[in-house]
Amino acid sequence: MKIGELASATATKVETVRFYEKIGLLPPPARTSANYRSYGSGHLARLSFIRRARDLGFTLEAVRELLTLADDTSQSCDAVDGIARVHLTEIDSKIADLTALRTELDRVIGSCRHGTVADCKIIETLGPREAR
Amino acid sequence: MKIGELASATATKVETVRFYEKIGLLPPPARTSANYRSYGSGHLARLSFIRRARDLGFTLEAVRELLTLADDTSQSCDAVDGIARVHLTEIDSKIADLTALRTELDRVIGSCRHGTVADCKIIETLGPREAR
DNA sequence: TTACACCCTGTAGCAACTACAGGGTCAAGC
DNA sequence: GCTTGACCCTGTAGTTGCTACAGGGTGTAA
Repeated sequence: MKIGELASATATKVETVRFYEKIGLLPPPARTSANYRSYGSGHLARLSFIRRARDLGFTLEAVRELLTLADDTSQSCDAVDGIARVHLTEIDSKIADLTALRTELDRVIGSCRHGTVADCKIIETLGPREAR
Repeated sequence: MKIGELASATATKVETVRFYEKIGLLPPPARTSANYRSYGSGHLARLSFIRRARDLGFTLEAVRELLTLADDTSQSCDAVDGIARVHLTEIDSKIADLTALRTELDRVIGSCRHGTVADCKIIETLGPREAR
């Protein structure tokens, strides 16, 4: 299978596939006589794994670790579980941060009286603390 | 006031202050005879504004727009309000995305039976769709 | 044969900083 | 008066995770 086929089978851009190869996430495939990359089902499985992990928000470094762990099937699953749990707490704190930020932004917007910028409460809120 | 003082007064790194100057967000200050940057209260106010807007998650491009709007005090406040509202909806969709992702990751983690990687449901979940 | 879709390599760009490298300046202490 | 150390300067390269060229080669169908 050519790179374009692999890419569309995994909803990935061709450039991204080559990028994953360059950084060592995807092993270099065989080449045709025309120097085209030629992928097998192993590549498809591995790229699917990468994409799915990325969709779940894992960083490329985490994906790299997960792949290493996945390759050693006799190992305990706990390391995998650990990476996922760390990631979960990161997501939780991002959600908390965004939620707090949303509340404050909402408050700022709520102060808008639609006058001129001179009286704009939004601009004022953004100004230095001592000006309030 | 020297760059280090301005930086610590606004909880910004010195490099970031110079970066804001380079991209035109912060006007170039006067220089001392030793070529040190010398800031006034106007710079402090402007940098405070930038930091606060950044803390609220506005992009530098949005900050640039807000600053332009803030400089023309006779203008209507509605443009400012508009930028803030667009940003709010972006935050809302980020929160929604992260929440959905959290749910799924939690489900994936919940499937862990702490056996070997060979039986790891997390790894399995990350694999290609047809393997499930 | 010529048009077109696809493939190749290599490099530069995006956000928003951050981190050097390799210098200069200034105040305090000996 | 000299050294030490904290600060300042410029300029460039690195970070993450791609994306977008530029400038070529290949394969196939009309």
